Amino acid sequence: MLPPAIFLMGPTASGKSDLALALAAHLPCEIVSVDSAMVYRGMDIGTAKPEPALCARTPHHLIDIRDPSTPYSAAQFRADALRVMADITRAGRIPLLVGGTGLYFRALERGLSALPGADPVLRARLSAEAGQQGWAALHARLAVADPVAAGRIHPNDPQRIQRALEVYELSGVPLTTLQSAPASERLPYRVLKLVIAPSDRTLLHGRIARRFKQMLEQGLVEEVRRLYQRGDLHPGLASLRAVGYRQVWGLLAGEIHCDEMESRAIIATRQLAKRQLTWLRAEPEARWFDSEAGDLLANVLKYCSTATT
RNA sequence: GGCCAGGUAGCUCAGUCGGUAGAGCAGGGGACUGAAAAUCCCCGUGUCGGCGGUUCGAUUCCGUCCCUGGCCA
Repeated sequence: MLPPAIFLMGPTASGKSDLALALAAHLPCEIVSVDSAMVYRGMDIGTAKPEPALCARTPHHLIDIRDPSTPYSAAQFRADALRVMADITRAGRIPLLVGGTGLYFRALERGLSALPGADPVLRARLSAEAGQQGWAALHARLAVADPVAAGRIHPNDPQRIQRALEVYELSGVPLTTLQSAPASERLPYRVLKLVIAPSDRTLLHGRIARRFKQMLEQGLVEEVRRLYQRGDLHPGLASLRAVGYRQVWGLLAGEIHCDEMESRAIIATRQLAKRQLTWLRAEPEARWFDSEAGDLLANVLKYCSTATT
């Protein structure tokens, strides 16, 4: 029988972290972060990382494992998560995967195809070519190398055009071919999937606005300024494209004013939450809980105990 | 109180030489395989400020009233 694991999924500002800590106080769990921004060191306030004191009490994994200059990936996450989950299971505890990065959850659960990794030099070359010829030309090139991928990828989607060409150039095989082979092993765990979200989107919007103002009070601008002043970081990095960081960076670079930074960051966070909800709705076999309900913890605990035994 | 400029989508505005209107942003839905807090795709009916008048037909022209901003008293 496969060992258990719990997925706690939800949009940003839905209260996942608090609920995870509460669950960990009642169940023999260790928390594994499923969050593409919390992996970066020095990005604490804007990613709403749990307080260090809380992390000390309840082990948290896959937080602060990268410098913001270094990219992370879904494949790296899957490898890291599997390793950490195995350790937790071996210690007789249950991995509690908590986060809002839909791709990471999916990659973890369903596996990924065997594809070549990212190649920064090749990506730079493709970007330069796109600058010269336009992405339409690269999309046309993809249509020759991998017509199926070109049909699936919109001509306006530079990131995916680049990736498909990258895979083809590195492997000599079309992305479509590699993806049609069986993916890596499915997750060797019995997964209990919990989704928490407010029943009313406007409640979430209110929480998002309030939370961003709190982040500013807690010193978000100073936090980003420390990154800005390092001198080796730039806004094209995955880390600094994160919601909030991107907008504060624009403020520090003198591109926008404070009011505009604030409103744009809040808007970007709402849009992130919307995309996260799209992932969550597509998630099969997930049990949904209203994040606004007063007896949320009790409901979730009850569900966990009946489902685990 | 007088003069001027405005009042069109949730917001900012364009436009209709009279045939009931469309952009950006916001918002909603969706996609998603090593950047994913990323990158994209789709979705635009709204008493065109109110009421009258002219007209086959008015958001558009005319009158009047209301509201907002500016200047003058």
